[in-house]
Amino acid sequence: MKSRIRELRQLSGRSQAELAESLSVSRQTVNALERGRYDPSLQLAFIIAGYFGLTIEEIFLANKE
Amino acid sequence: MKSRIRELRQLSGRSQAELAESLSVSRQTVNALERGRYDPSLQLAFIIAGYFGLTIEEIFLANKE
DNA sequence: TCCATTTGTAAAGCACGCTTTACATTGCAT
DNA sequence: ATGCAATGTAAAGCGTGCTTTACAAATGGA
Repeated sequence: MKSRIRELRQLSGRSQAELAESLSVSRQTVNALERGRYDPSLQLAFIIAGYFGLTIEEIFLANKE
Repeated sequence: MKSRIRELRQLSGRSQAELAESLSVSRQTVNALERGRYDPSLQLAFIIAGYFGLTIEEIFLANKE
Protein backbone atom coordinates (compact mmCIF):
# COMPACT_ATOMS: atom_id res chain seq x y z
CA MET A 1 0.00 0.00 0.00
CA LYS A 2 1.30 3.43 -0.87
CA SER A 3 1.34 6.28 1.59
CA ARG A 4 2.02 9.99 1.61
CA ILE A 5 3.95 9.89 4.87
CA ARG A 6 7.28 11.01 3.46
CA GLU A 7 5.69 13.80 1.48
CA LEU A 8 3.73 15.02 4.49
CA ARG A 9 6.71 14.76 6.81
CA GLN A 10 8.95 16.73 4.45
CA LEU A 11 6.30 19.41 4.07
CA SER A 12 6.46 19.83 7.81
CA GLY A 13 10.25 20.07 7.66
CA ARG A 14 10.87 17.38 10.22
CA SER A 15 13.28 14.44 10.31
CA GLN A 16 12.23 10.79 10.52
CA ALA A 17 13.51 10.77 14.09
CA GLU A 18 11.38 13.76 15.05
CA LEU A 19 8.27 12.31 13.46
CA ALA A 20 8.94 8.96 15.12
CA GLU A 21 9.15 10.71 18.47
CA SER A 22 5.82 12.44 17.87
CA LEU A 23 4.18 9.18 16.87
CA SER A 24 5.78 7.24 19.72
CA VAL A 25 7.33 4.69 17.39
CA SER A 26 10.93 3.93 16.45
CA ARG A 27 12.72 5.81 13.70
CA GLN A 28 13.12 2.51 11.87
CA THR A 29 9.36 2.15 11.78
CA VAL A 30 8.92 5.58 10.18
CA ASN A 31 11.65 4.74 7.69
CA ALA A 32 10.07 1.39 6.85
CA LEU A 33 6.64 2.93 6.40
CA GLU A 34 7.97 5.69 4.14
CA ARG A 35 9.81 3.15 2.04
CA GLY A 36 6.77 0.89 1.86
CA ARG A 37 8.47 -2.07 3.50
CA TYR A 38 5.26 -2.91 5.30
CA ASP A 39 1.91 -1.40 6.20
CA PRO A 40 1.26 0.09 9.63
CA SER A 41 -1.19 -1.48 12.05
CA LEU A 42 -4.65 0.07 12.04
CA GLN A 43 -3.84 1.63 15.39
CA LEU A 44 -0.72 3.29 14.05
CA ALA A 45 -2.57 4.39 10.91
CA PHE A 46 -5.05 6.22 13.16
CA ILE A 47 -2.21 7.83 15.09
CA ILE A 48 -0.51 8.97 11.88
CA ALA A 49 -3.75 10.33 10.43
CA GLY A 50 -4.44 12.15 13.69
CA TYR A 51 -0.96 13.64 13.68
CA PHE A 52 -1.29 15.04 10.17
CA GLY A 53 -4.90 16.07 10.66
CA LEU A 54 -6.06 13.95 7.74
CA THR A 55 -8.14 10.82 7.33
CA ILE A 56 -6.54 7.42 6.87
CA GLU A 57 -7.93 7.36 3.35
CA GLU A 58 -6.16 10.64 2.57
CA ILE A 59 -2.80 9.29 3.65
CA PHE A 60 -2.86 5.61 2.69
CA LEU A 61 -3.82 4.53 -0.79
CA ALA A 62 -5.26 1.03 -0.85
CA ASN A 63 -4.98 -1.03 -4.01
CA LYS A 64 -1.72 0.72 -4.76
CA GLU A 65 1.35 -1.43 -5.27
CA MET B 1 -10.48 -0.53 19.15
CA LYS B 2 -14.23 -0.67 18.80
CA SER B 3 -15.93 -1.33 15.50
CA ARG B 4 -19.41 -1.30 14.07
CA ILE B 5 -18.88 -4.49 12.06
CA ARG B 6 -21.47 -6.59 13.86
CA GLU B 7 -24.05 -3.84 13.70
CA LEU B 8 -23.44 -3.27 10.00
CA ARG B 9 -23.45 -6.98 9.20
CA GLN B 10 -26.73 -7.54 11.04
CA LEU B 11 -28.30 -4.59 9.26
CA SER B 12 -27.48 -6.35 6.02
CA GLY B 13 -29.02 -9.55 7.33
CA ARG B 14 -26.01 -11.72 6.63
CA SER B 15 -24.22 -14.36 8.69
CA GLN B 16 -20.59 -14.14 9.79
CA ALA B 17 -19.81 -16.88 7.29
CA GLU B 18 -21.39 -14.95 4.44
CA LEU B 19 -19.60 -11.75 5.33
CA ALA B 20 -16.32 -13.64 5.69
CA GLU B 21 -16.79 -15.05 2.21
CA SER B 22 -17.39 -11.57 0.80
CA LEU B 23 -14.32 -10.22 2.53
CA SER B 24 -12.20 -13.23 1.59
CA VAL B 25 -11.26 -13.97 5.18
CA SER B 26 -12.14 -16.82 7.52
CA ARG B 27 -15.34 -16.85 9.56
CA GLN B 28 -13.18 -16.92 12.69
CA THR B 29 -11.61 -13.66 11.65
CA VAL B 30 -15.01 -11.97 11.28
CA ASN B 31 -16.03 -13.37 14.66
CA ALA B 32 -12.83 -12.16 16.30
CA LEU B 33 -13.18 -8.69 14.82
CA GLU B 34 -16.80 -8.38 15.90
CA ARG B 35 -15.90 -9.47 19.40
CA GLY B 36 -12.95 -7.09 19.55
CA ARG B 37 -10.39 -9.83 20.08
CA TYR B 38 -7.94 -7.96 17.87
CA ASP B 39 -7.84 -5.19 15.31
CA PRO B 40 -7.77 -5.93 11.59
CA SER B 41 -4.73 -5.15 9.48
CA LEU B 42 -4.91 -1.84 7.62
CA GLN B 43 -5.42 -3.80 4.42
CA LEU B 44 -8.40 -5.64 5.83
CA ALA B 45 -9.79 -2.42 7.31
CA PHE B 46 -9.79 -0.95 3.80
CA ILE B 47 -11.53 -4.05 2.44
CA ILE B 48 -14.20 -3.89 5.15
CA ALA B 49 -14.77 -0.17 4.64
CA GLY B 50 -15.03 -0.73 0.91
CA TYR B 51 -17.51 -3.53 1.41
CA PHE B 52 -19.82 -1.42 3.57
CA GLY B 53 -19.33 1.70 1.49
CA LEU B 54 -18.06 3.68 4.46
CA THR B 55 -14.74 5.16 5.50
CA ILE B 56 -12.46 3.40 7.94
CA GLU B 57 -13.12 6.20 10.43
CA GLU B 58 -16.86 5.54 10.19
CA ILE B 59 -16.46 1.88 11.05
CA PHE B 60 -13.54 1.75 13.47
CA LEU B 61 -13.45 3.97 16.51
CA ALA B 62 -9.90 4.67 17.66
CA ASN B 63 -9.27 5.53 21.29
CA LYS B 64 -12.16 3.30 22.24
CA GLU B 65 -11.61 0.47 24.70
C1' DT C 1 37.64 18.69 3.75
C1' DC C 2 35.55 17.64 8.13
C1' DC C 3 32.02 16.77 11.07
C1' DA C 4 27.26 16.25 12.36
C1' DT C 5 22.83 15.08 10.99
C1' DT C 6 19.93 12.27 8.45
C1' DT C 7 18.70 8.24 6.22
C1' DG C 8 19.17 3.33 5.01
C1' DT C 9 19.76 -1.48 6.55
C1' DA C 10 20.40 -5.71 9.19
C1' DA C 11 19.46 -9.15 12.79
C1' DA C 12 17.18 -11.02 16.76
C1' DG C 13 13.15 -11.13 19.34
C1' DC C 14 8.29 -10.54 20.79
C1' DA C 15 3.35 -9.77 19.87
C1' DC C 16 -0.35 -9.77 16.80
C1' DG C 17 -3.25 -10.86 12.49
C1' DC C 18 -4.99 -14.55 10.07
C1' DT C 19 -5.30 -19.41 8.66
C1' DT C 20 -7.03 -24.32 9.19
C1' DT C 21 -9.10 -27.88 11.81
C1' DA C 22 -12.04 -29.11 15.14
C1' DC C 23 -15.42 -29.05 18.68
C1' DA C 24 -18.93 -26.77 21.94
C1' DT C 25 -22.77 -23.77 22.52
C1' DT C 26 -26.80 -21.11 21.25
C1' DG C 27 -31.03 -20.14 18.77
C1' DC C 28 -34.73 -21.22 16.08
C1' DA C 29 -37.91 -23.71 13.22
C1' DT C 30 -40.54 -27.71 12.82
C1' DA D 1 -37.58 -32.60 21.48
C1' DT D 2 -34.81 -32.84 17.40
C1' DG D 3 -31.99 -31.04 14.19
C1' DC D 4 -29.66 -27.62 11.61
C1' DA D 5 -27.73 -22.95 11.17
C1' DA D 6 -25.19 -19.63 13.44
C1' DT D 7 -21.98 -18.36 16.72
C1' DG D 8 -18.23 -18.97 20.08
C1' DT D 9 -13.73 -20.87 21.14
C1' DA D 10 -9.24 -23.30 21.13
C1' DA D 11 -4.69 -24.70 19.39
C1' DA D 12 -0.95 -24.85 16.18
C1' DG D 13 1.37 -22.53 12.66
C1' DC D 14 2.96 -18.84 9.57
C1' DG D 15 3.94 -14.13 8.18
C1' DT D 16 4.16 -9.41 9.48
C1' DG D 17 4.47 -5.13 12.57
C1' DC D 18 7.41 -3.10 15.69
C1' DT D 19 11.27 -3.00 18.98
C1' DT D 20 16.34 -2.49 20.23
C1' DT D 21 21.09 -2.38 19.00
C1' DA D 22 24.32 -1.44 15.78
C1' DC D 23 26.65 0.02 11.74
C1' DA D 24 27.02 2.06 6.88
C1' DA D 25 25.98 5.50 3.50
C1' DA D 26 24.41 9.98 2.10
C1' DT D 27 23.69 14.85 2.73
C1' DG D 28 25.00 19.37 3.72
C1' DG D 29 26.93 23.29 6.28
C1' DA D 30 31.26 25.51 8.03
